[in-house]
Amino acid sequence: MSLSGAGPLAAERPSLRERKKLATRLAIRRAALDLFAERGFSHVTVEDIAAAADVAPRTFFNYFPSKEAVFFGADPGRVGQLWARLVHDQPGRSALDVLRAALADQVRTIVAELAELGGDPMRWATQMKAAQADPQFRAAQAAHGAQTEARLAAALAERLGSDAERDPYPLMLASAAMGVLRATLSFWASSGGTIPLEELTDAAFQALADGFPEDCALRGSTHLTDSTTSQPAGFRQHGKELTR
Amino acid sequence: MSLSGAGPLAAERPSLRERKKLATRLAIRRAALDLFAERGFSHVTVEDIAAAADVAPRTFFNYFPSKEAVFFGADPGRVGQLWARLVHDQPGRSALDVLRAALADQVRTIVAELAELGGDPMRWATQMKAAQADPQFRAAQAAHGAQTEARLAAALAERLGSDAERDPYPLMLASAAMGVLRATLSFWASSGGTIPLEELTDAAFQALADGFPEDCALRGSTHLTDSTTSQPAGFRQHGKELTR
DNA sequence: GGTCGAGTTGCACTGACTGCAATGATGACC
DNA sequence: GGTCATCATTGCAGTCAGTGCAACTCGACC
Repeated sequence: MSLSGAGPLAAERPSLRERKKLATRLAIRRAALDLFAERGFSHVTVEDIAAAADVAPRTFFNYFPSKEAVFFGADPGRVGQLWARLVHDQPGRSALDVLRAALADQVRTIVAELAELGGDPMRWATQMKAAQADPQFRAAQAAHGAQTEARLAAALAERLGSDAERDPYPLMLASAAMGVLRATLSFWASSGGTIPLEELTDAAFQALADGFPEDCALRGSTHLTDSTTSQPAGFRQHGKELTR
Repeated sequence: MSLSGAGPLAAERPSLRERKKLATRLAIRRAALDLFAERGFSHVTVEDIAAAADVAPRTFFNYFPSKEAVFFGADPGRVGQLWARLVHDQPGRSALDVLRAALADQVRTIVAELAELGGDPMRWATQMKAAQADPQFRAAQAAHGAQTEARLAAALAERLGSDAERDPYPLMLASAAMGVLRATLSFWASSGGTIPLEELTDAAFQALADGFPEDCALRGSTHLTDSTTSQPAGFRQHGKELTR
């Protein structure tokens, strides 16, 4: 462990303690996701995760406040980033437009993160498909979504310069958008990841912006589901080239 | 309690066992809601509820699968009813229209039910306001919403004659609608019930149908919040006459 | 090398929830 | 009215999530 001339970059590098913390956090998360993939969310106990990550069960809760959090609460900093973006980005455009763009980016980030964490895309796809069937998991997902929702609403209210107590619009918009987003991910997951996520997300938000006409892009989705790639499509844009 | 000649309607009347079960169920629910109103959702244990309802803790779980269920799972039969309605009502109209009407009715029913269960409207209003602040409660609410969402989606798929595996539209619509509905109730609750629920619901679904334009009825909501009635407005339509 | 403090762990506890087996009330049949 | 099957209630023992507390360990810093 003893290491290395400090050099000019020493200040940049986090202390050993910090690095260890990061490592532990990652180990727990990795172990947890592996186990979830193997057995399904509700058939994994915190004790199992702790054991797999070589920490005490008690330590688990030093890093994540709940079993669900280890799945959803990847990076606490990202929320603030999203918030700032929703408030200040593209001052000219409508709240819905900005929300749409920001959430689409979020989706990309999340998928990319999972991809680099787990290695095998196909595995994630099948795992998520299984996860969607688990009521416990769905509940946790919904709960997490609700939390995000509130934050989005606050950000939108700020952007629009309206009082969240008096103006229901920000909350409505945030809720509807999160609903659509959740549905998108859910559908994508239960398809086993065989649908291009980008297109699906885009079509979904377009439908939202258009008031869900029955002839929207989502409907004639044969072109979405027809593409019979063996490679999970949501991951395509993240692999460096991927053809394979 | 002993009452009344059986008469020709005796066959209609459920057996003693059934009646007792119903009574127990109601007692538990009533006790639970009372306690929730008093102390807040997360400061009430199942044991407390059982004690207040004069049953064994174990019995509680014979009636409700979870602490949350006692709040949300009022009547299991209503779901089927909603389902049928979504599939078959108004064959000409769009899915969104039917969903809108059906959910608006649901809201009315729920509020009416609470009103007749609890007695004092104002109390419910303040309780709900408090409940919205409780993260545990929000989570439970979200989870319950997600379950309903899936059912709505299935019903809509049936109505539209599309396969829920291939067509994301029903799920998207259901999720968005539930999101909007949840936001509506949330906003109404956190206003302490001082806003006309009917109007708010209507404006919300109108916004959904219009793609959330920034100048929709929700925005100029001064007329919604301005009404300074001392009577919680959401309950107005249920009082037998209540002016108007 | 020694001290300080952050991070880890064990322990004991609460609270939700489940399966099982005993008990008690209800309803049906004679 | 008596008997028996049925079904709800209950207690008990156990699992698992999550928390507070008090030792302990080990990296940071002088």
